[in-house]
Amino acid sequence: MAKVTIQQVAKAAGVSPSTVSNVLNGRSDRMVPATRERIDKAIAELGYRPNRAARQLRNGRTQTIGLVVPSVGNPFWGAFAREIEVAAVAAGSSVLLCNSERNPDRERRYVEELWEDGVRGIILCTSLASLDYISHVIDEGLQLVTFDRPAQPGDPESVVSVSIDNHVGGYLAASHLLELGHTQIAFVSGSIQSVNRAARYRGFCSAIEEAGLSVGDMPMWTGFEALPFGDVEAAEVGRKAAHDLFTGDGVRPTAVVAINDMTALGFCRGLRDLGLTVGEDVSIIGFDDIVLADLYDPPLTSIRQPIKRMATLAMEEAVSQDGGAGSEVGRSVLLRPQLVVRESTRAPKPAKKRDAVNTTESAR
Amino acid sequence: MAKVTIQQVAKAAGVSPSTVSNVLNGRSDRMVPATRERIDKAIAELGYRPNRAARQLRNGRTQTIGLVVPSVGNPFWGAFAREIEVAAVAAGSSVLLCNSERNPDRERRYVEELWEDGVRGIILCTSLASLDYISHVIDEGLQLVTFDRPAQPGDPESVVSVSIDNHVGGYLAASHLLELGHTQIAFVSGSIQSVNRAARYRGFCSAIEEAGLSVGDMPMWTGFEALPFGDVEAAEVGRKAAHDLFTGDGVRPTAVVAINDMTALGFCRGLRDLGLTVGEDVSIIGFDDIVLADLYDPPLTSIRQPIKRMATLAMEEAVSQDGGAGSEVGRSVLLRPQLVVRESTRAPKPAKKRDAVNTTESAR
DNA sequence: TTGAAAGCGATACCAT
DNA sequence: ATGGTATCGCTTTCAA
Repeated sequence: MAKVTIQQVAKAAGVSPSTVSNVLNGRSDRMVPATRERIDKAIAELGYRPNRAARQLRNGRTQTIGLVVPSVGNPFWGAFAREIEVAAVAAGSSVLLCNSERNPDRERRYVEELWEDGVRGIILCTSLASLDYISHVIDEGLQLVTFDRPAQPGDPESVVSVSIDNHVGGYLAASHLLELGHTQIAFVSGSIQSVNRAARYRGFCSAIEEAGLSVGDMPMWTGFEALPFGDVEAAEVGRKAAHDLFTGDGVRPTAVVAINDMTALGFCRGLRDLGLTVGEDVSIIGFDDIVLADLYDPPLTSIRQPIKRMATLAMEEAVSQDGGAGSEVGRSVLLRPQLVVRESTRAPKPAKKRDAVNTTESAR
Repeated sequence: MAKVTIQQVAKAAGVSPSTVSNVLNGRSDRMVPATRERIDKAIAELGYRPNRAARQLRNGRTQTIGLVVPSVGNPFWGAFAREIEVAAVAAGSSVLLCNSERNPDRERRYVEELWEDGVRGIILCTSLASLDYISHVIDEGLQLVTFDRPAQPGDPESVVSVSIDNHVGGYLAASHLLELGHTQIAFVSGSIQSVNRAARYRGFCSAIEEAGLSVGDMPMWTGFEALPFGDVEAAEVGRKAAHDLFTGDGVRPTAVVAINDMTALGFCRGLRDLGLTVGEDVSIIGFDDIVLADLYDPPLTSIRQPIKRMATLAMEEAVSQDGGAGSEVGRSVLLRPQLVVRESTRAPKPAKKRDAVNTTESAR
């Protein structure tokens, strides 16, 4: 099974390489059917597959797309990466995997390298508000799709974004807790520098204030503000937050909105260290609805992102040639997140009755 | 920043492209230092980066390596993929991501396509005992590294494998439970068709029999034997196993060894559905020691795989040119797994005292 | 020690 | 409607 070239196919079909190339690239409209058939037959018989490197050298670009995520080690990004790859296969392309660890410098280097290596489109999961640091590459023609970062004013025209409406997500989360009767609700995040996180926080605030409460009264925890941190540490962030909030002097929240499920799970772990019971003593809601949310004990209430849908959309845009111009969805797709209620969120318990309640629980 | 070619570098340095190419490929030994310096300077000043496509077209191969995992959506594979990518960056290569979903046919297609697209080495995480289905590609020169699948008799010479010693792992898991005093230990797996899973099971059996017990007496659950299934469903497998084992007629185990952490977590979830308490009523130990194991409630005892180490080794072999011949480790690297004891495993409780024990628990 | 030139495989322009 | 051919950027004999 030595490699077959277009020349051999041409010879076998009794035509020139140019003609074979034409059918390969879908330019067989005004072609004598017989010729086309001979070529198709030759291709099939010889098991011909065009050489990617040669194509790329000639055309300048590949079918490969780049995927830059904070870290596939984080279950959410892992799940997303998987869906992206599935979508890629369907679209006939391959996926080059890159972990930025949320380091802007690495992000930039990845994007530049991918571009120089001939990648057509890149799906970038970034926390950065401005795309200036890679605008030169975008200007040169890179098809950039940002995920989990809605289009921002000032973004280059050609950039497309796919994301959930994080404001709605934050709002849903807070509202759910409010409806359960909580009035001391903490917002926990490692940092809210990123566009999406800030949006979640704003949505959270909207709900709080709409309920007639003051955000200023809520215990908030956004440690490590200054530190850049990867996504695997998300759980650590949550754990630390739990310790800080429940051993410090401030008001103790009866419920918390965590910036994502890993942080929420870490928070649960922290609560446990302190002898507190999730759901029982403190309600928790996360974001993403990773597989583990449903597996956890108690199962975690979360704001679900429609990952598969988002991956499909992102892929479509990444392989599109027209800078999203022909897309039905427009430059910025904002999908609606969904509240998934499980057992980590309940009505706040009447004070001073923990033991009694606990007994009831055990007997369940 | 238009693209710079080797020609321009040559002109700038006042030499021929051949000479530049020579320094690029480390053949500057017997070169007049001055020439070398001029070239280095030109490269730096022009910001020259060799064109991958051209190189590949000429050489036939890329720096890219292929990574074929069951599914990066599974936290274990996600974590592994991340470490692989980190190692790849260090080695100057890129990673093409492929999800096989444990489908042999997809595996084969991926490997063939990667090879045809010029990939040099592939890190393949397969459950298949025989490599026959891709031996033609290996014969053509593919540098194959199998992960989580030790070398098998009959494997082509050039194949290298990196894996933990699963037999030891299974043995450690069972021994731990035995030492705690358990005598009814179930082995739970979706299928033990794969090489590594079978090894874990055999290790498990060794420990059981060494303890003077009979494996035949142990409740075993290996449902879905016939069904091919991906790795995301692992949790479902565990959950179903819990239901089957604790609602069926057979003996109820007091402890279980799950084939991996996801299955273990699913099992925990299933136990919870039935009103049973992990650690308390049933001890559970998993494999892999994913991040979530420590986060879970109760934290899951597990057999840890030294992922980072393994990724580094796998990468080294994947980019090596000599079919592992020059490697210090040899064809098959078998690392030692490590038992990480947490709270999901305890001594079996004396029968008929669940309520009392529970109360104690709540007060902790 | 360095250079000239052929060629890897596919494409697209320009002919016919 | 099809074919000839230069070209993409790099590497590697072979000569000098």
